[in-house]
Amino acid sequence: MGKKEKKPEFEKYEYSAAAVDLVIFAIINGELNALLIKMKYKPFKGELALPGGRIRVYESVNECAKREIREKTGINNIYTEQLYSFGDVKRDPSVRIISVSYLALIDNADNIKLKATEKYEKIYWMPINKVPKLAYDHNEILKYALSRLKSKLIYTNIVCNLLPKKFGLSEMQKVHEIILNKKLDKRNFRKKVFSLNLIKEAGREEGVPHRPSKLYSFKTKKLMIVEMF
Amino acid sequence: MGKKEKKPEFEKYEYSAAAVDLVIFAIINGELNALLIKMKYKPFKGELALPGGRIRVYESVNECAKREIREKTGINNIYTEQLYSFGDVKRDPSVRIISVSYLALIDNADNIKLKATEKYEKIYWMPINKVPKLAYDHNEILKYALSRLKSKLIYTNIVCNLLPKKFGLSEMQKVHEIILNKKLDKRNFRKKVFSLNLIKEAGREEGVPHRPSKLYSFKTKKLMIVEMF
DNA sequence: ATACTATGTGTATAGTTAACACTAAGCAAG
DNA sequence: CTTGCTTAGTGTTAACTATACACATAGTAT
Repeated sequence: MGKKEKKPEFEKYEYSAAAVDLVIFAIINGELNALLIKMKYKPFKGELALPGGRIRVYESVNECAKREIREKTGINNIYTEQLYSFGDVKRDPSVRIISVSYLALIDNADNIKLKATEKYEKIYWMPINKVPKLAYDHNEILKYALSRLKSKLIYTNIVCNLLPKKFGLSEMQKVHEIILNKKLDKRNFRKKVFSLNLIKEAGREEGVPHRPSKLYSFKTKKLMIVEMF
Repeated sequence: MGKKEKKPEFEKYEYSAAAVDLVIFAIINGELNALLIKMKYKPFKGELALPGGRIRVYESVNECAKREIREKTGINNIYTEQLYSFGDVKRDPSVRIISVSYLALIDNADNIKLKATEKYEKIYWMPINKVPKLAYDHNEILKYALSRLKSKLIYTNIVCNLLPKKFGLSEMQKVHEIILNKKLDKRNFRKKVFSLNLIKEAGREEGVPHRPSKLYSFKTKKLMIVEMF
């Protein structure tokens, strides 16, 4: 990390004036949550913000996003998608930084140990409709991420990245309802999902005090353009 | 611009290690054209590339895109939209540069005087299906811009930025056909356009050797989400 | 007056979306 | 073992949207 592995002719770019900021979403207790950190130092000490960090000279922007996710969550291979680059001059009051924002999705937040890195005081999940004013322009980034997630939910199979390997159809429908923030018709939902031919049967639910649901899994998690709704 | 208005404590970021690259489209002679420059110096001397340039510390990323457009075309207020940030470590072989790419649309390419800045040998329009191998990762950026344009043509009123103030419906349909690269049905096209209620009548065509078309203009050029096709 | 060229217009069919209510399976409690 | 509780699972109809398709019209040029 940022030691001094090598400093070629562009030494002054050791840390380029660019960073990534991450909007990491997960469904927890029937709510959409975002991962937030509490800042320890300097201009926004004590305030909440999105996790993120400077881009290093020897890593691509995408690699940086993945490294940051790995450092905070220990996870290596989750869905990651670049969103937008925020570049106002004074978005960071101390230094001119351009931030490339990323959306990431986690399907099993319960099994993840969050690690506050040295720079942060704390790191935790927060339901998105309880998120307060954040540092920098991070509320704007979060809003952008949410709108991207909503639209991709409608025209792609991205929901597969928010569901466990095996899931019931009601569970899947609930994820849609949580994110789109509206009720969907059960029969129409099922008809649509089946017609898309994206999932296959994967056993039955067990140990629930009611009729157990059939379980399904996605044939592939590759992102595909499909009209969901 | 770019003189030396002020250099605060972050002087070493005078030029941050980020740049913008522009994909500027216009319809010319019934074809979709992109604006390209011929490089004069250094690593890609003589090759074609997208116009662009470094982001300065005292301008936002969006402002930089607009400044670059103004410098090349003299135009101030055209449709501009950020696309994606390209951040591979070696995308520029000489220095680590992160490029924020932009899409821009021009509706009257004929009235524009292109200005090669000092850094470029030449600047000119080229039909997009005649574009050769470009410098850097610029073919990838161009491809990305084209796919963005295509999808926005389908679900927004973005076409208004490629048409003159007054236009006939056949003219509008032709723009769609050029970009989507397929024939559309004339009657269905007109029905759809009228049902969206985006345009108003604006006189009649004159001096053509056939039945003159009614002219229309957009009620607003503000980007709107509308299912076009 | 005739030929030429691009404009402008309506209908019928297929496909898609949206609305809607009851039965089934398993567990728990009496 | 019967009853109650909870969530799963299932079809049909009506409204709307998308598609396919052909001929008359208005102006210019010869």
